[in-house]
Amino acid sequence: MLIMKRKITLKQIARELDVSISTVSKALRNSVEISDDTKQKVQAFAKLYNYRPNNIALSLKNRRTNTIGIIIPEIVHHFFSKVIRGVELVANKRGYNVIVGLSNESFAKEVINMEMLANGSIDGFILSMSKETLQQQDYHHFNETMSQGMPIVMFDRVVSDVNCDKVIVDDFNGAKNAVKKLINNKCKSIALITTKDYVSVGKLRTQGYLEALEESKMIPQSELILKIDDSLDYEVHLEKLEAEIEQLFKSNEKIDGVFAVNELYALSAMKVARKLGLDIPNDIQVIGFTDGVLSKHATPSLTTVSQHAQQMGEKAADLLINKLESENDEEEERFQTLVIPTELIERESTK
Amino acid sequence: MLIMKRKITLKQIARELDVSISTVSKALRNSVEISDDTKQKVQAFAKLYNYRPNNIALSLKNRRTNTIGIIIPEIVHHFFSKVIRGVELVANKRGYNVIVGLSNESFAKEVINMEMLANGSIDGFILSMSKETLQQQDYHHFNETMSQGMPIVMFDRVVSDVNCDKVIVDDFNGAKNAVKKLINNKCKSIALITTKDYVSVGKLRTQGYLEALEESKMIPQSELILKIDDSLDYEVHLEKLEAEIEQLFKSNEKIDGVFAVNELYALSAMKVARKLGLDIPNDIQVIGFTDGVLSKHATPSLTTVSQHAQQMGEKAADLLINKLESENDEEEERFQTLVIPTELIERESTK
DNA sequence: TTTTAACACGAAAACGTTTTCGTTGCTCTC
DNA sequence: GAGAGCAACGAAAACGTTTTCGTGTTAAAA
Repeated sequence: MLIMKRKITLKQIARELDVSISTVSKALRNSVEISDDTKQKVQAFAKLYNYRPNNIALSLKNRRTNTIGIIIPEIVHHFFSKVIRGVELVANKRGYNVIVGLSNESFAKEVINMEMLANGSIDGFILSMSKETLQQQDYHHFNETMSQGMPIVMFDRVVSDVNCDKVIVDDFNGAKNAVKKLINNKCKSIALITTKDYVSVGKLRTQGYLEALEESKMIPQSELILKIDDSLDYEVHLEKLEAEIEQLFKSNEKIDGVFAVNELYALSAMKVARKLGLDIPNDIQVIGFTDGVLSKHATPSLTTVSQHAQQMGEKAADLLINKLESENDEEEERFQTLVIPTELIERESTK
Repeated sequence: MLIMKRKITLKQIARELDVSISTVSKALRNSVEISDDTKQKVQAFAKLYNYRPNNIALSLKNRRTNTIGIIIPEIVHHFFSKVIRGVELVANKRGYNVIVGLSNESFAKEVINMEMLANGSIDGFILSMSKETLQQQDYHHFNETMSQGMPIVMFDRVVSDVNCDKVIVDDFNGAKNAVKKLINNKCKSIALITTKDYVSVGKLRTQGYLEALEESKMIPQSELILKIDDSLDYEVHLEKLEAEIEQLFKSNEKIDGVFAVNELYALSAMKVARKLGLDIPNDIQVIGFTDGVLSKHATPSLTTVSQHAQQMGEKAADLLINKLESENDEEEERFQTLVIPTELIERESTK
């Protein structure tokens, strides 16, 4: 059985060494006010008992916790977990901790989570909005939090109605370049598999698709655009997804290229294509979005648009911490939007 | 430009209403000591200014933060992120926050992270050890933390040298049942693709493999066992991995079954098999470990051993919080090990 | 009228720090 | 030998709570 020794405090050291608390505190911080003798004595004692200042007490005194809160819709997700990794990396490097809240795509949980953390637990937020929040367009919790002096950095799923720092992917150009790649590869009939429009990123990617077609004087055809209702969890409705795609392929046999706004749609498209006896990439070429583990390990491996999720997390964390540590108020008032360029990662699903 | 209204405190309410701080505090908690008049006045004012008690001050006073720390080797990982989800779920339900630290498989970072959090920031740990820690077998940071009265719950990667609560997967029986499944499916020559032995879970799964063979009077053959050195990041050494598997297959053409201790090994095995012209599952059947996104969406989809990661996280969180909130010291001293049963999820890679 | 009890509230300590501002003794200077 | 100056330390406030223990006022009981 181990001996229980509770964490030692300044007060206990002071009592033990028969000096005041102030003296101990100063001695440990190597203050010139304290004689070398006393310093040595105190520091030796502190080391012996492995003294560490209590973070909570420090937070209360300094009115800053050196902790940042990150709120995301889902953590079992390649993109979001990579963002967290980026945040944690620079947060740790700069002396901050990271506290995680999951909204699970629910507006109510997002609000609860933020209120729980905003009462002193953290110094600022990094967050990506839930789908429900995007649909309801209710942003009062963001504005209230900010009006109490707590900075917010939003990433990926952002909205222009909220005035704060943002880190976003260049969804429009990412999509556009992907589709242009298909066009350059001689695709004549390119399908789009996307989400309903309320998800901001889905909308932008759709626009990129359209723009690419237009620039190449190709006429967008509505029957080539499949809009999936992703309010239902597509992980469990795989068959439904595949059925819709199969329908798309069957009623448009000339399709020789597919751009999908996420990995799963792209993989499903490949699966359906194979089922219909189409060869990838010879009969049909496929490009997805998000460089996740699926794209890499699929057969054939999937050409995709990488979002540099980790870099997004890093930038967001730097933005937030810079704001937290900026002296001048001017800096604190100016909001910026960082756009992370995408990168087309070519693999086997395209020529 | 939004108006900045800093968070209001008891002191400010007291001053504004010309009563004492104690009165305000009691009024808000509906104490019988306070007259109905005063209560109403105070509560109305507090509501108007959206008063919320400061968490840090509460933590300092109560000497508990209602926050639990979770330290894992990696977050961009299906298993670990699912565990986090489980932890967050019950933590939130029971009024706790979750603060995440990443060791990145490094001993040093694990220690740093724990020391950073152990100084008052959290009430207890949930963690899975880094590979480096497992290799070095240096567990002093765990024991020191616990000797200071901070409980630890370990999951998945545990070690008997540390005496604490644990939540583990039944790796042995999971592996054994998987291999028995292959045997029942008429496999005569079953290969094992595993890791080096210092990773506890890899070792147990290997033992399960051996046990299953023995029970069926089959003789383990060392040339059918491939031990991968996963100290190098296999995500970037895919070709090396595949080359080793190809070598295994080529020098043992009779192999008609493969059990791999993780998803990636299993997928690589399938890829190599296809390359060699083998049909899955007719020529060769494959079973993996960990029910990740790869298993589900691979073609053919992979039969695999599910670890119920989210459930592990939930159990770990309940275990920890129960300990934190237990009154009697007896409960606090008894350590238990929860074994989560595995489940064989049958898909297309087996008959 | 005096004692008691109930009522409504305030003062202060405590949690563990840091920091400002004294307050002692000294030694040195003239 | 008186004042100045310095070295070394301590008291106390502050961060924002909760809670214990007074304390004063008023109404009821003796």
